[in-house]
Amino acid sequence: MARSAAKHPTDMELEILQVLWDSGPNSLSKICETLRTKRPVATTTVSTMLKVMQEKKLIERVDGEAGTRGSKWKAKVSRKLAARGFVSKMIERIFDGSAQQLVAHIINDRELSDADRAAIQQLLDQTPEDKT
Amino acid sequence: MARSAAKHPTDMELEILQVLWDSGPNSLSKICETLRTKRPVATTTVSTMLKVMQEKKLIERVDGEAGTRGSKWKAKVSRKLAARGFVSKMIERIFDGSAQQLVAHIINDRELSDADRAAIQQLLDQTPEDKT
DNA sequence: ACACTAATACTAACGAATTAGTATGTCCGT
DNA sequence: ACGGACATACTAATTCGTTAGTATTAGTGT
Repeated sequence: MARSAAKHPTDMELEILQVLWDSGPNSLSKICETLRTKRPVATTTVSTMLKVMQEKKLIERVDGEAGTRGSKWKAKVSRKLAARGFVSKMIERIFDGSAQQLVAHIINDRELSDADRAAIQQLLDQTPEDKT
Repeated sequence: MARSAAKHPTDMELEILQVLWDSGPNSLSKICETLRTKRPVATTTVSTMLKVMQEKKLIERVDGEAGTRGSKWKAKVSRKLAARGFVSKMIERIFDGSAQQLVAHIINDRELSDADRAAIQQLLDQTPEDKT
């Protein structure tokens, strides 16, 4: 049976998505290689994940010209979209629905470099009036 | 056998923790009642969760004076601590380890009220030089 | 064409999370 | 002291996520 419609990517799925987000469409072996810079994982494991993720429509297969080795795998969900889901859930589940509380937490709890703070400052300035 | 040491609270666990964070120590029935404002759930289910969470040291039991009905359950992990774990994971898994990117996402993607933005601004101002 | 290697399908196993039924114990009011 | 309601223990089923072995297929280089 086909997997249920996407909720949130799981951990392993995120690891793979991150590879694709960072380096664009990638072959199985490349993905494995990248993942292995973090931890050991069997190629078949990754392959299985790719199939599952394909069913969940998180990624899609991109076949090269006829007569080419294997396929590449391409993220179908953007980093932005995934982020949105996660952030929403976190805000809902931990910060009582307040995005501001989440930002406050990050600013207070994390060690932000001056550069980070400056970058955030700039974003705040840039962001114009609310575009309802 | 005792459950393994805490990683991250699961979804259901977070729902329960949120009740405790919001309203302080609570009895089983109160917790159920609160959860049921969101979705239906059997009392025994919640009870089981409480036991599991107790094993995981996410909550603790607080017995009233001798001769009192039931116990209360109290969060042992602070909202702040849980938040820290989640935020770290999210930053790592989605934002390539950059907290700044996460904040940027929130500012760009979420509709923040002017009040929210002002609050963030103030936090930025408050936060003094970095305390290496 | 043939051996080789890489990619993928198929299958299975295992643990964790979630859910809840049934059983038991205990305090409460009468 | 007794019946009932509630809290909890015990148990079990189900599902999902993760992992990987084995088998098969399909280009690759010689």
